[in-house]
Amino acid sequence: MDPNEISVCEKMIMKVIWDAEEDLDLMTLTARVNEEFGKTWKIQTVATFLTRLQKKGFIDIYRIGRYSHYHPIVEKNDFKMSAVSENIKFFDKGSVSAFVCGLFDNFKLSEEDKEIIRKKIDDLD
Amino acid sequence: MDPNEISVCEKMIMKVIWDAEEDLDLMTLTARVNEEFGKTWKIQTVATFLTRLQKKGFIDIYRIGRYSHYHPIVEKNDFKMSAVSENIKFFDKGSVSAFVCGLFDNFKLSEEDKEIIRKKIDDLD
DNA sequence: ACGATAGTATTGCATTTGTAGAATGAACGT
DNA sequence: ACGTTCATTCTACAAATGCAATACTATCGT
Repeated sequence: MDPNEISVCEKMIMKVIWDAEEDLDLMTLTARVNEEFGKTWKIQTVATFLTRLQKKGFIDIYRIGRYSHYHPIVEKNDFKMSAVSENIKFFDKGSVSAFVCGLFDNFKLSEEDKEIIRKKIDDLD
Repeated sequence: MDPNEISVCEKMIMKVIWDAEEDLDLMTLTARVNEEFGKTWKIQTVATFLTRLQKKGFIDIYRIGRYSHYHPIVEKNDFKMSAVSENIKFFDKGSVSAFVCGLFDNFKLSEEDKEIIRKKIDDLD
């Protein structure tokens, strides 16, 4: 599953679908996307993206009564890991530690963050 | 500088430009892109991408004798950080530690990697 | 059962992207 | 100085993307 198969707009739709507690209907979904990404998309615009996402195999569309619902097929974490792993390859020749250290040079970590990460490393395996 | 302004192909070109020791000419650049990304692009194809990258402000094109050379304006690290920071927002609500811990759950770290990262955290500030 | 209504899917269109042939322009040999 | 050659830019075109009006379909009230 190649993260490049999905377009910028489609990705925003996916985010809302992934982060929802349950499968949403079109109206709710449109409202949330517009809210979260500061868009003013019409319902039909979002419907177009949803149809395309279905064609690309990212979501399933099913109907309950008069409403359609949109269910993710691709898992958020799988998608994330494909995307990040591509970034690590692209920016740091595939070295996770180089990538992570690079982050630390650019994003200020709080003491709390540091502790969380230290602990995480110790607890691995 | 929005990492979404650049297309997939254009990004490959940028990688080769960024990773080169010096500004390359078109032929060399084409060869390296095709090599690194397993493409079979014609020289004119790459030239199109370069023109677009120039229009978008990612590179500068200058001439020495009969050859054009392509120089990055956007820095690799700036671009990387914009991209990664977008990912962190998108996938982990902006929490660097959550993002990093997520990586550790999915990519196996060698003992060496762990040590490098531990040291890095201790040396911050 | 039937028309009105509400919600979804289809079609349409401008722009961007992916790809390269044709046209242009500059340097080398003579 | 001049034509030839070779690198670059321009033009072209199909496919994908961003956006929405229109068409379609299913439910609700009567």
